[in-house]
Amino acid sequence: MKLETSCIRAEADHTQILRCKEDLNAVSTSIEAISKIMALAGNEVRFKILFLLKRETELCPCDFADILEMSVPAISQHLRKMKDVNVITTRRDGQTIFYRISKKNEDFLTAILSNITFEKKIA
Amino acid sequence: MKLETSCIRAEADHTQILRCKEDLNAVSTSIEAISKIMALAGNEVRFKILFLLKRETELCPCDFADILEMSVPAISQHLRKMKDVNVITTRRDGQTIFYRISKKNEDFLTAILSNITFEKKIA
DNA sequence: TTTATATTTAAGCATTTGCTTAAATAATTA
DNA sequence: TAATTATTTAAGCAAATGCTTAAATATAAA
Repeated sequence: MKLETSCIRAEADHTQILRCKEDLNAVSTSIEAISKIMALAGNEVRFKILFLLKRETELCPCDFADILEMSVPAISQHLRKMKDVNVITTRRDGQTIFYRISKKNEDFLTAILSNITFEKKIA
Repeated sequence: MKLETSCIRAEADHTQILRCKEDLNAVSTSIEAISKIMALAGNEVRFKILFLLKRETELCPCDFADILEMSVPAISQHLRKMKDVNVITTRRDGQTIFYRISKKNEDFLTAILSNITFEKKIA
């Protein structure tokens, strides 16, 4: 079994390359899942939604629209993406649908959100 | 000063909406910075690169190309994006350029990468 | 100084993303 | 029941993303 290589440098460590490939293989499912959550949180609007949900526990689409000054459909589509992968869950109360962070991802998201720092007020 | 509202429901808590807007305002710089890093890590290829850098300390573009079985230019462009915002740094050794996770973001990325779990080997 | 190697850069292009507007659902109220 | 309100869905479109190929840079070796 020959190893396909891109560079021919003498220092290339073929053992290391193979080990890395094996390592990646052993975590592929986990990497895929986490990077999917990261991609969702990597959008600033969605990150703000998660930040707000963490602070307020639950909010509805039109709350987000008011707070973020965006259209309701735009918000709804962001919420849908996060709901589709169970990052957030819903609860209906009459016509209002409340969103909250799902238990499943709470710890992971809390760890990330805890890196948010408040700015000092200037004058 | 009148508050622009999307929904007219009686339960809408205008105090909460205003507080949320103020809260967001107080963390806007931080949110912007973190969600930018998240967006970078949200790409599966880049997330794998970060995972590999964490394990191997430093690697060069052609290592990544071999490990991830991708073209060198494709890898190079991913590395550039992360270098542009100082998520990773470089060191030259002859013709080879070694990349590593920057000190500045090491803790944050380690926290995220620590959520990666290894899969059980089946049979 | 020519040649080879490692990397980056740039142009081109298909795919994805995130909004807008308009229409469809669903629950409440008159 | 009809009208109102909250939300979702869908179509359309501009902008961003991530690859490919080809060319440009930079260092090292012949």
